[in-house]
Amino acid sequence: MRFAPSPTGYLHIGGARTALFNWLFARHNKGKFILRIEDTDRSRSTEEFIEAIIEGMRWLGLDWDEGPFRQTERLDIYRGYVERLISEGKAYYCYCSQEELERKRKEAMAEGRPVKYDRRCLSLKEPVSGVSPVVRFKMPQYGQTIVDDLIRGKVVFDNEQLDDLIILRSDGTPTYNLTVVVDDVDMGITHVIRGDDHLNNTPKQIHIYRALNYEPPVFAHLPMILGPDRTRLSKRHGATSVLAYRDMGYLPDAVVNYLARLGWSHGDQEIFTRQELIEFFTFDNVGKAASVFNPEKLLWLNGQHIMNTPPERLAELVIPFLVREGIIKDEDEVDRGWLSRAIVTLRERSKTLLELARSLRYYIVEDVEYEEKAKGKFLTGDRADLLLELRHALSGVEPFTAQNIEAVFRSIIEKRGIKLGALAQPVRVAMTGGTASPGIFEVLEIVGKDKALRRLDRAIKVSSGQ
RNA sequence: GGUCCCAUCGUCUAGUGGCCUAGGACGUAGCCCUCUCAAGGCUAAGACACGGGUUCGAGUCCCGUUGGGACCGCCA
Repeated sequence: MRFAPSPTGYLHIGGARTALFNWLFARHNKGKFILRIEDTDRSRSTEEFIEAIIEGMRWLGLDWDEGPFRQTERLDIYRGYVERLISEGKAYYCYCSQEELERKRKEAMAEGRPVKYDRRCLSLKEPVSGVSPVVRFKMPQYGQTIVDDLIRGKVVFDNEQLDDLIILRSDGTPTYNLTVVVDDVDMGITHVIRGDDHLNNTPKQIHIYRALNYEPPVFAHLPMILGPDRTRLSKRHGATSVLAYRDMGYLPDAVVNYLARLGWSHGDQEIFTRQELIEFFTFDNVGKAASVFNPEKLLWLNGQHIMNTPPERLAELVIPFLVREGIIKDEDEVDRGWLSRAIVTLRERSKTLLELARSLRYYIVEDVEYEEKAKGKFLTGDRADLLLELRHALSGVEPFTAQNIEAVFRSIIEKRGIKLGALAQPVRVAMTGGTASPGIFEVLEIVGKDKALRRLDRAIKVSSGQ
């Protein structure tokens, strides 16, 4: 198996899904997974995109066994094959100009005829001087070609439709349809798994395999992933690169899980570990219809994976976000054990690592910022006395644990005959600045006694209007 | 326009001729739990594109229609 992206863009959701299915199939069958960069389009391929694709693969955890190979390092190999095809009469030089070809193409489309090269250069005996030719592959013109696809079954094409495609450009570089065949042969690829936008190319490639005296591999064409408007997924539909999801605080396991479920299923199961995906993945359960990318479901799944991730691990993962958000200055500023305990309270309330980091702010910084609405509602003059009583009671609590803190709260509300909410909400504002947080007793414990008392003092001042 | 592919709730999907009064999940709404927010639990609304066949029986097989998509490059 191989994943063979062209570095003319970042690793986007669609490419990642193709890579994932190749990887899952390879791992499930204990086969080899090869990464190959198809960079023969020199005008559009860049080093930056190559790096980004590799980084994206690494982040997703799609490790490869061989490569990354680059086609631009193999140009001599392709040229050898082209020469062989020409000498065997299976390919020929073509001197037609691009302008003329373009004109004929438009004409054919306008008149509703199939677009096809007219083979005018096929019978040429002498080279045309002053023109550097391309090389065309001679396609059979009668009979049928059957693509036996793992997902679609047998797909039949009439050879009459097949166009003599260009395999070598006038600048001497090979084109995709040749390189893909040569490399897949050369690298011993047994299964070609790719997007179904390649299905129409497949019969042509099959003939190139045959011309080279090789047996074509097994094909599996995956359905496309569409945006919410049911057109092909693009930048307009959100993140362009999978790395954007990393930066938004998504877990690679969640993205992998989501992508796997786009077009594949295992009964009613929604949440999978990587191991489960490898174990369960087969093409029997891959669907044929295109699917729409649903960011809400990905977000939910990310939340589920966060809940299933050990707090110690989350602590490591969230630290870069804490730094990025300016909550801490460097990664050693915060105690990992304490951070893990803080994360336990926030784990089921965070759908992304970014959200988790932002919620951790009020545990870490010295002073919280009050939300205007929350302050107006809960830090009012009539609460000052209540908060003061709590402050004094709390100062004697030792150890400062949620359990002991709760006992203090219970005794105060019982004495005063008030509901817990009447006390908890103002304290919540004092501790977090807002009205939504984990349970107030745990919040106090995590904040710690000294800081909690300081925050209460400040809240009391604000309440009493000082 | 030509060729090819596809078609179950808004979305992802289960379904491989009788287990389907079409199941699950996201999202939406309501209720429960509750110190707030989540998480969790329960409930609700919500789909077999249409028309013909085949069959005792069709979401499932066949044909057509409609709709969507891909490709038709000296891009991959």
